[in-house]
Amino acid sequence: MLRISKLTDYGTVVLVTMLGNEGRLMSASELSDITNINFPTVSKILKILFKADIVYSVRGINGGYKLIQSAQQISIADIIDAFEGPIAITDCSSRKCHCKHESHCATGLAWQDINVSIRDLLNKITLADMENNKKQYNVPSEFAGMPIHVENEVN
Amino acid sequence: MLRISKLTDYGTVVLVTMLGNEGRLMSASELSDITNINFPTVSKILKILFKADIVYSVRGINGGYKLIQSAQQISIADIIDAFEGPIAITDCSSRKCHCKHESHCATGLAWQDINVSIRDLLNKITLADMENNKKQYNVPSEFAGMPIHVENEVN
DNA sequence: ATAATTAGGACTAATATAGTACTGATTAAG
DNA sequence: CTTAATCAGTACTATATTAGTCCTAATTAT
Repeated sequence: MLRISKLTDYGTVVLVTMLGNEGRLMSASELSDITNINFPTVSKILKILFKADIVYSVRGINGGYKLIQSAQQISIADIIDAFEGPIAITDCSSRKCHCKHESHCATGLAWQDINVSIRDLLNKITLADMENNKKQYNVPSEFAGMPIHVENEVN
Repeated sequence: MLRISKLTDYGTVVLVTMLGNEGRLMSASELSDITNINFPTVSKILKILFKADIVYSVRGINGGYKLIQSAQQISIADIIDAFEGPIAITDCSSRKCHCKHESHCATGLAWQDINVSIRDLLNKITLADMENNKKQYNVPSEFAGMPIHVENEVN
């Protein structure tokens, strides 16, 4: 279904939460409490974001994570890259493809163009855009702290 | 990696091949020979395209498949729909989502917007565009009939 | 020293995808 | 009216991917 993984989805939730607490160092357990994504998963997400240079970390007691400054303008494409590797909708649409029969692929080059278009689109959308979108819809506060994107009953 | 499945990829290869033989009824085995995608898989692909009303079929000896007229302008979004269901990059970005906590998703609505944008993009690209792209790159004829998109050595 | 925290990696379980196989229906041709 | 080629539909198996968990080591404030 042309979908991103749950981890990426959760990742944006965590990042938007951090953006909403700009400047504060937040621990994995605090972020787990706020988002109701279970702790080990939040922890895994933050490690991935750390390796991708989207957040930095402070160890030890009172440690935690914080967005690095530039990450506040980070694009959705960057986030997807962090969780799922470079966006490439088919094997042959990645720039690094060395498929033996690349020159003969009936559709591979077309997919590459499509891939570039989608990437351009996702590059233009920032984390801040996501946060604005959220606020725009006036989330009822009584739902704060409930599971996110978890209990989808359809498909 | 925001990717489509191999079946969808193969599906476009099969469809572009049929478009290149416009008007002819082509059997699954013939299409398998031309594309070098193995027979059971081509057969599966054609059944899916049949159910999606993209091709029609004639049974019996000398039977086969053919694009239905309107399918020549079919969009990439339609093809992805046929193979992978409606495009929805997260569970909550599908219109039919009944997630209990939808109203509270921090990012769900933003994803919906992104989803719509990607869908608009894919709706504008037709099978004919894919075929044109292919011709533009002047595929060497000595590669005709070799495996497609199969032997990717990276990733 | 201790307790809370992140870093990294390994492992298991669950899910999705790809590929295969089988049975039945249809049709042209001998 | 029998045969062989073909599509229709479904079920199954194998593989790959993803999600989730857990453990050990390193770091740091108190």
